[in-house]
Amino acid sequence: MSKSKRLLELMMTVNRKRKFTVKELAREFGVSSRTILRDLQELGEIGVPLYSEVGPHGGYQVLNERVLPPIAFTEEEAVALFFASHALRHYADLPFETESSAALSKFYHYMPGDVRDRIDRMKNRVDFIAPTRLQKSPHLSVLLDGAVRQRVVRIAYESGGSTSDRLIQPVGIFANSGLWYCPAYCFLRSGYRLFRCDRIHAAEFDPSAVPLNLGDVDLGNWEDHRDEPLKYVYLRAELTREGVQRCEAELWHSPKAHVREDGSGWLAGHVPERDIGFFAKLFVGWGLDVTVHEPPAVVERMKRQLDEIKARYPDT
Amino acid sequence: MSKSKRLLELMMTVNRKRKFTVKELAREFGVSSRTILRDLQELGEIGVPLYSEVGPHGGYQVLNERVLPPIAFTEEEAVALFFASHALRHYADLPFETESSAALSKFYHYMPGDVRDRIDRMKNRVDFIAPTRLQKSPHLSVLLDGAVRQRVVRIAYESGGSTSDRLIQPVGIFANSGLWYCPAYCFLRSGYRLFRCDRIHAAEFDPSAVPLNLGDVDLGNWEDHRDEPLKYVYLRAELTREGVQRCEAELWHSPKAHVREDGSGWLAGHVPERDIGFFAKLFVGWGLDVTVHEPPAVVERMKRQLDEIKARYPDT
DNA sequence: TATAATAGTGACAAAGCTTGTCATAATCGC
DNA sequence: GCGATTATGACAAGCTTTGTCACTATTATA
Repeated sequence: MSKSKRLLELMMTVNRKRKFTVKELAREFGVSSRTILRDLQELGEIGVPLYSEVGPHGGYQVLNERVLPPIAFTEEEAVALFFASHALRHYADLPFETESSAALSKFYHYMPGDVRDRIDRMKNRVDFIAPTRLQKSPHLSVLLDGAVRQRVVRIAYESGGSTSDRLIQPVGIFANSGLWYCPAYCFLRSGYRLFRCDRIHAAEFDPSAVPLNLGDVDLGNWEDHRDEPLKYVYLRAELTREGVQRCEAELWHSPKAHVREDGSGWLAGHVPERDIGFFAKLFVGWGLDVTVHEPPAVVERMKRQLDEIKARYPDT
Repeated sequence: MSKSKRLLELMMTVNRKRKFTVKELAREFGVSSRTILRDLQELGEIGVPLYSEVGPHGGYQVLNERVLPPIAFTEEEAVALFFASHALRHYADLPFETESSAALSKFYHYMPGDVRDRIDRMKNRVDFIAPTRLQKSPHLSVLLDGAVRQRVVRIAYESGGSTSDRLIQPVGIFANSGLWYCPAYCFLRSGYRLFRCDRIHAAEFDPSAVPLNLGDVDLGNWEDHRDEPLKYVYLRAELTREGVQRCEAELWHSPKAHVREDGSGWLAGHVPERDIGFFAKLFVGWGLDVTVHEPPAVVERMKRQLDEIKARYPDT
């Protein structure tokens, strides 16, 4: 094997193993230790952040700042990737320690000139917008870390005007229209709850608490684990075309809209009784784009709410 | 310079120039043409898609499927980039021809084992959600291309139930909560308008139309170019804490909310008179989280709308 | 049609680089 | 102290790389 190729493979190998000894690599590549030593020095000169320690249990390490091997991207892929990470700049907080802008500028900088030109021309013409929020969510990394390592986190959570201490075991975190949410098992309520991260004012691991075994609960299925002995009511509503689209945008789970040929549609399905307040408020906002048929409780609430709003604006 | 380093630099150089001759590179690197030929052959074996043509004006080319040079990403950066492109999967349509999943799997595949493990563990625990829409927006590439190259596009646009033919010159495209929008100069209305891409049922370049010179209008500033001789009215409203947050999410431009210490706030600013319908509908949806003081026209509309909704649900 | 520009191949020797071996040092944990 | 480990230097054998030259082939263009 030529030296050039050996260096490339060496690069990948040291990135794969994080820790290794010279002898080990020498055996693996079928060359002498001296050669590997020389190669490693060269890799270091090229930019791979190697670190070594002598003595037993010593050896080489690749530092946290690691170099990924050359990845072949087509131009299209590179552009797509660029704009994907470009979209991240709308987020005030991210669960990653790094600033994504670093990766972005690297990506941009190393691209051949004409791809860069293409990106420049597109930069102000494509965007993925997320509402920029003022709310800060500074505890994302703790929550994510807690979810990944299944730890119990003690949070100070603000709800209904007051702040309470809770122990939670996070399932994960997700961003939706600019806000971060954290579904978690709440030890206070003995059940899964959805927390808004901007209302979490403190978060830290609680080393004394014993985590539950919830390894297979994740963002994709946590809602199935809400073991709620809930009462459900049947919801039925007629939707205009606009109404159908609002369904898609604003109702993430719960009943999906049925669509007719002409774009209009209807909602039908069971919803938790405790959510009727939510639905009433929501449907009032949709105005004439929805007509609620069932349940009467939602209709009642809507009427009451309409009256309350009307009371705000007395006739002159 | 050692051969290994020369090969690396050669890789970057041929990616930068798209077209080049052997002689050219030989001069640049200070080696003989024969050496460059040998090097290029080796690059080809490694995987760089080179293509050559003999004769005058011939030379080497790197094919469209291009290999980007080795980029040094830190682990954190790689992870952030992964999740950024992971988020793209929520979009039914993208303006790029490529499937972003290709780039994603490459990225994933080439990462060292432990980073891959880390990603695996995080995969179901972090997400950037955008509402998945049923609406298809199949003409994104044409619109984007039209924006980049400043061409006039003929579209069939559906609005208010009917479909009309229009000539537009796109400014760009952007995605917001799952829907694609296209601000453009509309030749029919002689002014800038915002189009929803899922309502554009056909789009193609109009070669006969003469584009305007709008090169410096882009997504960042097109709203300033709406040269509307509009009447403005003064809007003033009180917001609860919830109301402030809805402002941030739903009012992208127009007056920004002012926030008090306790989280509540108020809206104050001039808004186009023709938007009072929009605001009335919006504020009705916000219910008790907003109290509109001015203008009377908005309040009037809200009242009327409340009555209309109430009429839907007659007292039994 | 001739010419110049271009890629591509083979051969060869000189120069240069790479490699293994050996010797030696230094550090560290046990 | 011993063994494992990195680290460095020297050196010669062997291998690789490089430049040169000679040649072929293709193609646009003058």
